[in-house]
Amino acid sequence: MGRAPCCDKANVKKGPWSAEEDAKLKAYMEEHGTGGNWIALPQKIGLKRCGKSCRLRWLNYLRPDIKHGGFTEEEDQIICSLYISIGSRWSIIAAQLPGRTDNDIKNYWNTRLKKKLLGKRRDQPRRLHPNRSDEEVNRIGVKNENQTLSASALERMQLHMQLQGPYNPNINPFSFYNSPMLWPKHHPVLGDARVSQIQALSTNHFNVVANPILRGSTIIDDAALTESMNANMIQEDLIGFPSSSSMETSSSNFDSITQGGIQVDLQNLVFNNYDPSLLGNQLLANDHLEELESCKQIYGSEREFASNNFWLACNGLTIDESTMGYPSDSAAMGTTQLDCVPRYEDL
DNA sequence: AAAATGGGCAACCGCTTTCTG
DNA sequence: ACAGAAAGCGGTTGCCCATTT
Repeated sequence: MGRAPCCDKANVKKGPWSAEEDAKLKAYMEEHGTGGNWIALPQKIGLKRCGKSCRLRWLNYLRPDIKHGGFTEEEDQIICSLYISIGSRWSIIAAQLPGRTDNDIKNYWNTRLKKKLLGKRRDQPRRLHPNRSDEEVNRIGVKNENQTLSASALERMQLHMQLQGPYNPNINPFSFYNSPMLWPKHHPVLGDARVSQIQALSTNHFNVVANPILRGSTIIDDAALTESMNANMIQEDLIGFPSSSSMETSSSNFDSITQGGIQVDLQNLVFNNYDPSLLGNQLLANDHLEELESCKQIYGSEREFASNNFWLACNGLTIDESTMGYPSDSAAMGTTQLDCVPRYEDL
C-alpha cells in the first residue's frame, strides 16, 4: 500500500497561477503566514490548489524579497564555485544568494550558466569519434559515465579544470581562491587573524586551502585544526558555508560534518595537484593513507562526487576524454591517464 | 506567413528528511 | 523508539514565446 496523497488530486487545480489566486495567497501569507501547515492552507483561503503547490508559489514567486532574473557576475561566481564544491545542492547554494530561490538558480544554471562555462566542449564526443555513429558515441558516453564518473561529477571536474586551469589558477575570476566573498568571514576556533592569514596565503598559493589533509603544514597547525575539527566546524565554515549553520548547530545538510569535510578533502586532494612544483599530494597522502582509507569506507558506495574523486585519486582510473572534454590536442587517442591525479600505487 | 525548433521558466512529481505526537 | 504527517529538495515536464527555416 502506498502513501496517502497529500491532497485530493481530482479536485485540485494545476498549471499556471492566476492573478486572483496569487492575490489570495499573498494577502493571507502577509497577514497570517502559513500557520505552520501548508496542507491546510488552501482550504482556509478557498484555493483549489495543493498545499505543496501553494508553498512553491509563495517561496519561488510571491515572497516579497524575491529577485528575478538579471544574475550578476558576482552571483555567477558564487554559483559556479559552490557547484564545483558541493554539486547540485541548490538550496544550499540559494542560501548564499539573498533573494534567489533554489528553483531560480537551478533553472539559471541548467539553461544559461552551464552553457556559458562549458558550452564549447559539448561537441567533443562527436569530434573524438568521427567514424562512429551517434548511437555508438552515446553508448560509449554512457558506458564510461557508469564506469568512471557520473554526469554531475564529470561536469564539475570539467568545470574545475576549465576554470582553475592547470597552471594559472590565480587569474580566473571564478576560482574559489579569487572569490573573497566565498571565504569565511570569521572562524570560531581559528579566529579572524588565522583566517585572514589563510586567505592572504591563498591568493598567492593555489595549493593552500583549509584542508585537514594539509595539517602539519605551515598554514594550520595540528592543535588548532584538531580543536576545530572536534568542534565540527572547520570544514563547512572554511568552504564558505552559512556561518549560522556551522556555528550555531552541529549539523547541516551534509550527512555529517565529518563526511562533508572528507568530501572537501577529496576534492582538494584531486584538484590541488595540477602543478607538481606545488605541495604535491604524494607527500600529503603518504601521511594520511589511513584517513584516505576511511574516506573510502565512507564513500565507497555513495556521494558520487566524493567517491568518484576518491577512486580517481586512489586507483588512477583511466578516463575517456570524450566524456572528460579534455583538450583536443592531447585527446586524440581516446583515453589517457589523468596526469594531474596521483595514481594510488604512486602515493 | 506558417511551421518547426529551441530556450527559458514556472510548476509538478516523487523521494528524502525532519518534525511531532 | 517508532510511525505518520509535513516540509524540503532536486529532477523533470510542459507551456509560452522568440527565433529560424
